[in-house]
Amino acid sequence: MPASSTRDLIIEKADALFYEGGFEATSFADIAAAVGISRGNFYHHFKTKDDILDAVISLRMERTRAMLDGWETTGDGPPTRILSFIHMLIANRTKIMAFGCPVGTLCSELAKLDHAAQDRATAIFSLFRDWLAGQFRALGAGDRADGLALHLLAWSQGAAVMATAFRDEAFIRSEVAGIEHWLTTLPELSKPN
Amino acid sequence: MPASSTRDLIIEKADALFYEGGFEATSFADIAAAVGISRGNFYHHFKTKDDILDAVISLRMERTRAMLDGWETTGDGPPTRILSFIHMLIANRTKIMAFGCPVGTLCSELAKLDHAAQDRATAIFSLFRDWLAGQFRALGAGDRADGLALHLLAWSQGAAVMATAFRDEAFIRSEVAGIEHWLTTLPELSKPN
DNA sequence: AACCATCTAGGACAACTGTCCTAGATGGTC
DNA sequence: GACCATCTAGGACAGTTGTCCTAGATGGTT
Repeated sequence: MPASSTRDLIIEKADALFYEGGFEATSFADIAAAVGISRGNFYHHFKTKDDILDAVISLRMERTRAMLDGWETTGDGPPTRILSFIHMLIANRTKIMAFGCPVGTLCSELAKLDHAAQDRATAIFSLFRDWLAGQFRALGAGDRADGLALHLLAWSQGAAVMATAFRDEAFIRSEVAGIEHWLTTLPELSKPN
Repeated sequence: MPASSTRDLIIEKADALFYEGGFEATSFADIAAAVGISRGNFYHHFKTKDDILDAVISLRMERTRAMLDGWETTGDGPPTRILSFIHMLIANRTKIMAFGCPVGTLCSELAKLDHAAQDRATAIFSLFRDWLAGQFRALGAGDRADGLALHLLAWSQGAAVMATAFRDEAFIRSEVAGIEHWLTTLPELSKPN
């Protein structure tokens, strides 16, 4: 194990706790207990709670980038890649119904807290936004690409919020089906795969 | 002024603070300071913080009901009524960009806190959901009415989340335009007004 | 004037918050 | 074996949290 394994573990556990319980509601003590270290030891790795948040956001960005890169390097074309994005809703449905979307809920919470890390959280959204726009552009959407990306992002966010509120798995599936149908109606996507 | 005016003022200020800062992050002291009373006096009106949340949710439900009733009793038909709902996004755009949708963000926060009032918060969504379904049903949507209502609700929630994250007013307007166009494509809504 | 429910301020309370310090354990390098 | 940076535990710190108590002010009813 590398020297920073404890540090990595803290970030890992904090990531989960921030997602499942919220940033504000998660205390230093909660994270320390989850990791199994003392609160004092904590301070050696992170000076402030905001430092942990920064590290968690960085981790999420890395992972998001890796996931998007992974979708990029398959043999599939843009339409299938876009479907990979959408199907996250189904793959993560249980957690989404319990805690919402990790990105959307974090952005909303930080907005209310008027937190300095707001923009860094939004940058995770930008990762998806730019990637999706790239896919639409590859399909010849031109200037409409970014708008389509933003719309698709919003659609999935709406599905996540409502699925959380109503704990409705069937709704997630029907929204995913709706998105899939919407994709086929786009002039850019009239050709298969 | 009625005897309960202090109590009402507490609920009023708590409503705003819960919206703008979140439930968890708003303290008794914050509310007391906003109202201009001592923390001790507070206890006379509400025993626990959850009691205040309950009262705030009740207030929001009353106001939502009143708003929906107001739209119902105009001379307009269901299509125009549905537009009234959608145009809330534009009317409240400044607050939405800063704090998100009051209903959606509360439901998301309470879900993470695993709070007992989750269902009561979701009930506000149900108010909109049932009302919208009623409008679609009046247009002859039949069994599809509830699904259309849920979809419209999700769409507006997605628009709110993204508008908050990116502080993008133009995006709100383009999503509203998208919704308006979507409405005209529904077979039930092919006739004007 | 006596009484009473209602309201108010101020502060007590233990528990917890994020932050920080100190003393010691650990393990690799000379 | 001596040394040193890295890591760890435990606890101190002041401030805040939600909750609760007490004593007094208020204002209407007998």
